[in-house]
Amino acid sequence: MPELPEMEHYKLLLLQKLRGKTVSNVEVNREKSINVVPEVFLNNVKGHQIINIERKAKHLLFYLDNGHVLLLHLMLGGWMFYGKDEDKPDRTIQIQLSFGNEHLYFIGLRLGFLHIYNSKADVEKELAGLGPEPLSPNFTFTEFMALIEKRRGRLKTKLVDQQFLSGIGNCYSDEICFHAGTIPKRELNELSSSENKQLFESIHHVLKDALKHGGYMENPLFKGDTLTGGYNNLCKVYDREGESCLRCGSKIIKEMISSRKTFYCLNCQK
DNA sequence: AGGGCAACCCGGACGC
DNA sequence: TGCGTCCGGGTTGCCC
Repeated sequence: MPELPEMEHYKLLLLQKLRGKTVSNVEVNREKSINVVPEVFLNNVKGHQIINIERKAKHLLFYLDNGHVLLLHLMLGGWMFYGKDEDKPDRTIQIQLSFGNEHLYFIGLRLGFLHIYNSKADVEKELAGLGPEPLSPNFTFTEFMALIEKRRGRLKTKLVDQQFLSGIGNCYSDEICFHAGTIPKRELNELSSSENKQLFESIHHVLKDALKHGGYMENPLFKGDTLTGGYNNLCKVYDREGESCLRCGSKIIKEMISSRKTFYCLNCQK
């Protein structure tokens, strides 16, 4: 569920809250969420300072002052809350990192995880298969075309393929296709050069716009956080089956493409 | 190589 | 209120 804009947004807020802070305590309530025995996890995290946080694709990487790196993937339904115990959400907490009297709660980690790696090199090896970052300055139209030319398949399927492009999921793939005016089930290699150009621009536009509005996650990251989730009611097609297209008024269609819910407007998208 | 699909996982929403 | 049922959905791995 959380995709690139959500994770980037989380990263920016968490950097403000956590950079330079020391983890005073660790609680692991769900051992499947970590990749080592709890004792090892605790020994490597407790008492250590968070020196930086980065995002790669839909992952967040928490760099510790002992060289270890925490790798977070929220997968489906995972989210976080940062705050005091009295403001803790009434939800099952899988993992809790404490920073004095404030805590970072990891919630809804069903398939999601917070893994620990011994070094930056180890975690980079783990993430080596990911495709380019769509918002990186290195990701030029030339590189985009090179990607397209060596791949086949449906637009939707490729957009959510993390080895093709990283960070785009089910919601933003639909929003990008709507913005580009292209039907998600079109074959990638049948798009015209102007459609490719538009697609490239739409990827940037939609992701940046979503980030600017705090992504679509509904839960605030901390008490008084009014920024997170601002994009939730700005989605044009995602999860709007049967509702009117905001551009032309036609009904939004839902269709399964590669066993994924896909939403689009037959009138606005060709 | 791409498409299709099952498995993973379990909180919480929903129904009775 | 309380208990049972079922859904969601990114990712991996397997098969065709």
